[in-house]
Amino acid sequence: MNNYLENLNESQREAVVHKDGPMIIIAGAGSGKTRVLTYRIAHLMNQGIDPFNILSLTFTNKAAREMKDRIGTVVGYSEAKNLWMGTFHSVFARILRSEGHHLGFPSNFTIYDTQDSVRLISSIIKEMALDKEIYKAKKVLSRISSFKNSLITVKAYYNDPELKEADKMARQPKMGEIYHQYVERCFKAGAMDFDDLLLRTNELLTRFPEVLAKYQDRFKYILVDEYQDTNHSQYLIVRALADRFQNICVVGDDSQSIYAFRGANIQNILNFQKNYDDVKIFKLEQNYRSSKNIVEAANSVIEKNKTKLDKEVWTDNSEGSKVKVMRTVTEVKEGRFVANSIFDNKMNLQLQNSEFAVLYRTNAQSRAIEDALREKDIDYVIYGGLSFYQRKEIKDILSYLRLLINPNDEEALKRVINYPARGIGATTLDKLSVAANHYKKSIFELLCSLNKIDLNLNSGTKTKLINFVTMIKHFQIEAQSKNAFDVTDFVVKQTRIVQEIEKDGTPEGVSKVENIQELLNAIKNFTEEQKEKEEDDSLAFFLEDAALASDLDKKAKDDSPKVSLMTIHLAKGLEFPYVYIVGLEENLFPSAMSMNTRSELEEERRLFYVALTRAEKQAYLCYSQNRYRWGKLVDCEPSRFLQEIDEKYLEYLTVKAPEPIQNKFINEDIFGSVPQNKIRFKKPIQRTPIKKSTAPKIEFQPPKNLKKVSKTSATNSNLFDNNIVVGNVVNHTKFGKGEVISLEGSGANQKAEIRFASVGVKKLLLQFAKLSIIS
DNA sequence: GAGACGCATCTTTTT
DNA sequence: GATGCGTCTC
Repeated sequence: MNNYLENLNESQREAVVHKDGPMIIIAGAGSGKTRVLTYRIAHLMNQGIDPFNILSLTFTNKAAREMKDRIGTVVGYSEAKNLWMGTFHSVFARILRSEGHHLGFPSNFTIYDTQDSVRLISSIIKEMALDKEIYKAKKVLSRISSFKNSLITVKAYYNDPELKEADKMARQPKMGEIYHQYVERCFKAGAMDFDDLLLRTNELLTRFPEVLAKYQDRFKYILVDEYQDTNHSQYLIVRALADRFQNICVVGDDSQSIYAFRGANIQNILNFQKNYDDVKIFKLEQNYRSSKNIVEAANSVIEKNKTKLDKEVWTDNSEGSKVKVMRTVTEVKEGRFVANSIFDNKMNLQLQNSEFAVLYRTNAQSRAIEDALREKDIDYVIYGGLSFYQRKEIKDILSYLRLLINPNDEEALKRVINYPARGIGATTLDKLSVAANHYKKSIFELLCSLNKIDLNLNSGTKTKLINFVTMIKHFQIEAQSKNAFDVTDFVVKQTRIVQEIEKDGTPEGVSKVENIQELLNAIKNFTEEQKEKEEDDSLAFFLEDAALASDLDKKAKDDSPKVSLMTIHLAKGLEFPYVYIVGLEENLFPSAMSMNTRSELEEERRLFYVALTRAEKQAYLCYSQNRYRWGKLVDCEPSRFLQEIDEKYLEYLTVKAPEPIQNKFINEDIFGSVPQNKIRFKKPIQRTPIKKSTAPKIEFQPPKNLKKVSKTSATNSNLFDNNIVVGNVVNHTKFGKGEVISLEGSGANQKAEIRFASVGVKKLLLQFAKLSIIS
């Protein structure tokens, strides 16, 4: 048990035994990072460090649980139990429960999920009588989220003329006011959104030095996993907590940074060495996971990125077979290829379903795969998508539970005050909202004093409201003597939600009732497990767990092995012997939304790197020539990432794609000297569907068809032939008119700096910018 | 105030 | 192709 150091290679061992001071472990894909982290923590404990003084931040709760278990096998479970381990969100939610009162938050605060936040913002926009077409709730939320992740409070926003100007330019001058309202309403409801859990922690640590000191003293050793995906807010928390002892160990891989869209800042890992004096650097470069072919194929792709730390991933593993590339005509056939291939591999190699994973860029792609797997009777499990706790029937019940824990939770109240229907409609709710704002009370508080305040309600409505309040209060009383499961069971029965759903007798209704049953089972499991571990089994704690549970945390209903289906984002940190990456097409992967800047494209490339490095024995890359998107059939081109992999690691299962052949044809016979890379990704973003009959794809296209092709890309084909010069006035489909102020690069990489009247100066990659030259 | 129906938007990724 | 929102009628 204590010979764990022998299971490590030299660089791993060094990283495990190095004790004090700031250190960074740069861990290539499959290099045994989790093992190092686990042993490092176990080693600290063996050296006499109290687990209570160790804080370990992971990317998912599942990772934390697994690591805790593994540490338990080395140092004993009763010791490992005392480690502070979890995601940033769950660890600091817990700390905020006990310290939140400093900030005016109750310990039973609600955690708003994205849906709650969007609904609240929608109602604020409505109340402020703003145009919801200009102020789209989701966009507003993501802007507010980025403020919070950068620690821009409402006050800071108002003090920053540049931010205000930017929003004015974007025709959203009321952004600050919405932000202000949103923060205030969350506060009044005793609620924090995901970003608040970090922002408020920062506030707590900054405004209350005695609290900071307490946690600095407690967390003598801090470890942060997946450091490349931390945002600024998280960075500041870690920096503050580690300031006293400076025993900070961060682990990550810049090549696997894939969460910029939610504020992750790759600079955190790139700059770590500058943040502390005397940083020890450890590099884990030997890959134990994948075959040589896979490791080297992945390396050949990630090489194309400019922004990265110096490291070289290599492996001693056998060469393995080449990465297989498959082209199909439709997504249905893509799905069938995957299903058949899994089936064949299972039969020929005697494998289990659990040894396969299908990875995709967007959740919407899962359907075609599911259909094909079902056809073949292959068991599968989907992770992500609409998670269990976001389903309407589940959220409705959780809202009752939330409300009895925290009656000020407005979003929960609005959800259930009239569900199941009890005659309290929009008009009444509006009156209540207005009055609540006026009296600076929550709706529930108002309802409790209905007899004292005249709200101009008729007596029937008043009775209904009083009945509702009585019911919730009844639930609260029950909750005092019952455990989480019994309370929920009681609430479900009393509200008659199941009967309500069964009323219309649809098959969807049946599955909803099953989901509710599953929720009850989950709560039962939770209470029993918590009891076993002698941990908090209250309803409040279950709700927190539910709010912060990631989809990977879900438990399989039965333990029969299943093929895993998930987005690449969710697959980070996982590994499978056989991996199918599907939908490798331009505009899908890389996503059409991420093609405007080099950094976006580099993130897509890292995503592809993550996908490829999940595979141990065999990777399959699939793409289709047609695909339904937005319910319409769209023509697709193979992803550039396919061409970025060094050919020698690939094996084509079909005749190679028509596009490169077509390009070659153009090169040699029409444009003579034009280098190939210039015309490779010629087509503009293809949003309009091509009628099936107009563009049959043939391996060799006669010259007359070429005209047709160039017609479809007429808007920017001229730019591609280098017609654009500095000084041109151009028109962009989104930004409008602008003037070209500089050009750089050539061919596929040619970029132009353009000053737009609407949005100012932008740098655009010409091959993707939807531009036309005006003069 | 309830329920039915039609329309628009959506999809890039998630704690 | 689905979901959610708004509008219409009862």
